[in-house]
Formats: sequence, structure tokens, C-alpha cells
Amino acid sequence: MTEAIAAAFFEELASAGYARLSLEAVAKRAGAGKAAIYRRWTSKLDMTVDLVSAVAVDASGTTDTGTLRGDVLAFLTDVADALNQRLPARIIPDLIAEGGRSPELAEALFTTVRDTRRTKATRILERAIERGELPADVDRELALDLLAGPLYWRLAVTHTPTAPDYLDRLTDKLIAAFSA
Amino acid sequence: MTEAIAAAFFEELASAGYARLSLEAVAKRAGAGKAAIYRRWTSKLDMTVDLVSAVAVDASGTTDTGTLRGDVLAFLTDVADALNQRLPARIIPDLIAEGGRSPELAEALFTTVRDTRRTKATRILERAIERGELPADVDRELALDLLAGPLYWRLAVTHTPTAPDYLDRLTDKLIAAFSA
DNA sequence: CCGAGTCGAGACGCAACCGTTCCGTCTCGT
DNA sequence: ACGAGACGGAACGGTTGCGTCTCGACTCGG
Repeated sequence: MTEAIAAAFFEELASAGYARLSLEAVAKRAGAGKAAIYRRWTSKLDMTVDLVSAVAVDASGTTDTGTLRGDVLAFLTDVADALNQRLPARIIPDLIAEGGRSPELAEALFTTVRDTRRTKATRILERAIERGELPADVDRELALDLLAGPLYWRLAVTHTPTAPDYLDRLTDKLIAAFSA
Repeated sequence: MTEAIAAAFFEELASAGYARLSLEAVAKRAGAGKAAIYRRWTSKLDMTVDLVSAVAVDASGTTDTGTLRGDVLAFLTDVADALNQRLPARIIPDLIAEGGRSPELAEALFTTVRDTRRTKATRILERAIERGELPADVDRELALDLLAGPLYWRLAVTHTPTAPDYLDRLTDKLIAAFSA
């Protein structure tokens, strides 16, 4: 039951956006009464934070492929896989935009989602430093933006499809940038 | 009058988002009657496309600084200036998210805003090729994503402030990536 | 000095949701 | 077999925004 409501919630969130999201529609799509929702969560914000951070947490694998290039490519592949799915592709930009407006939502999601991804990326850099692939004083701040930015821009903002070797080529450029 | 309505529209759009935008609130903030709005535009979508593409078009300067590095830095500075303003910082991510949901809005805005910026960035690359700063077969597709992505990610998604020399450092990394 | 056009203000009927409350049903554990 | 509790569904009063329409006031060109 809770699961059916959650599924309906994400469908509605993707198709309507957070601002337009109606709990009435969620209930209807789940084949549930509104009471079933209000019995579990107190508000739309509560529900959103709870459900979104639940799915965000478990997406935190940190595979060590043995090389910087392998790690970067794996990281980019994870991001691309997520952003190429229908629901996340619509939901993530919407929540980011909404986060600019609702501090509560922004803080709740950022502390889970963003920080998870941030530490994951940082670990890639530090492993590379230990291996001697990158200098110890690599510009981490910039590296994090370079890792996430271009792919997010392409997939989530301009909605441009990627050629099969796109991630490969991007990986090469990124490593060149890190080492510069 | 039209100008007062437009100003109120952008204020409301920034604080409420497109989905929650109420023409009633726009009228009230502009000190206008609703009739004044409906006399000029037929719908919220019509109004949005009209007003947004109007301000987007005139932000299309293409300065030639004489070097690739100068051009890139100038481009990044333009983007950063725009995204550091209160209204664009809130409005742009919101419209991007909304564009994923409303094909009409997406198409109308993309053909003006995105293509304008795209050609601007492409011209930077081609000038560099003419000068011999970049090889003729530079990966333009990747270069465009690298130019826009990291800065957008930092300013519009993670809302992280930038150190004064951030754009300088980013420029160096980007040029290294282009040449790789 | 007058009539056409625009103005702000707001009432109108309509629709969508809100969050709550009440049904009658169904499924449990005991 | 029975009572507790969650279920789907529907209705409640209240709020908000829509798009239309009607006011009386103002401004100007002729």
C-alpha cells in the first residue's frame, strides 16, 4: 500500500511537478483514499522529503576500478543512467528549481542527495591522488563542478541525446582538465 | 504600463515559479486590473513566451577579445553575471524544469534562448580555430557542454558561491580540455 | 468639450484542491 | 466469532485562481 502510494507519487511528481502536485491526484492514481495518505505523512513537503531521500540514499555505490579513468567513466555512467530514465529526468530539475524557492525542501534534499554525490566524487579524486595519477593539490572544487556539470547540462538542461562514445570522450577531456 | 506589468510578472515568476504563477497576483503587484493583462496577452503561456524571449534576445553580445582565453573568460563572466542576479537565478532553473513538461514552452524558449547562446559559444571556438589556437577538428559538441555545464551546475544547481578567481581557474581547465 | 479608449477595481460563475470527517467494507489477530 | 483498525470512496466548507464582464474615473485628440 505504502509502495503503491509512493509509485503514484513519483508518477504525479514527474508529470505535474512539485508545485502542481495534488495529493488528490496521487490518491486517485494509487487507487487509495486521501485518508490513506494523511495517515502516513502530514503534508506534501513531508511526503516529498521522505520519499525522495529514501530513493536517493540507496544510489551510493562507490566502485574502485583501479584507475582514475575507470572511476570517472563509471561515475559518469551512473549519472547518465539516472538522468536517462523518464522519472528522474523530469523530477530532478523540478526539485532543484523548487529548492530555490523552498528553503525547507532545499535543505532536506541537499543534505541527503547532494552530499552523497559530493563525497562519492571526492573519493574518486583522493584515490587518484593516492595512486599518483593526480597531484595532491588538485583543485577539488573545480574538479567536482567539472565532473557533474557538463553531463547534467547536456542531459537535464538541453535534453540533447548522447552518442555511444560521448562518455568516453568526455572522460578524456575531464582528465586533461584535472591535470592542467 | 506594459512595462509595469512585465516587471511584476518577473517578480512573481521568480518568487512563485511558473506553475504557481497567478495572473491575479501579477495584476495586483503591477497595480493593474486583470483586464489590462488580458488585453495584451491571451494566456499565461503566451505572456511567458513573449516576455521571456524579449529579454533573452538582447543578451547576445559577441565580443572578440583577440585570444581564446579572453573569449572564454568573457563568456563565463557573462553567464556568471546573469546567474548571480536574483531574478534570473530563480527563473531560469524553473523554466528549464517546466520546459520538460510543456513542449510548447520548451520549444518557444529553446529556439530563442538556447540557440542564441549556442551560436555565441560556437563562434568563440571558430575564431580560435582561425587563429590556430585550436585544431580544426576540435570536438565542438563536447566543448559546448564544457563551456556551459560546470558554471551552470555550480551557480544554478548547487548554489555554491564562487571565489573571485574561480572563473580564471575554470578558464584554464576548460582550455586544457579543449586542446586534449 | 466631448466621445473613444484605457485605466483600476472587483464581482461573477466555475473549477480544482485543500485537509477533515464520515460512511460501509474488508482483513486481520486473538 | 468478534472487535480493532485500515481500507476506498465521497462529501464537507474554505480557499484560490481562472477568464469574463461591468463599473466609474481618467486622459487625449479633434
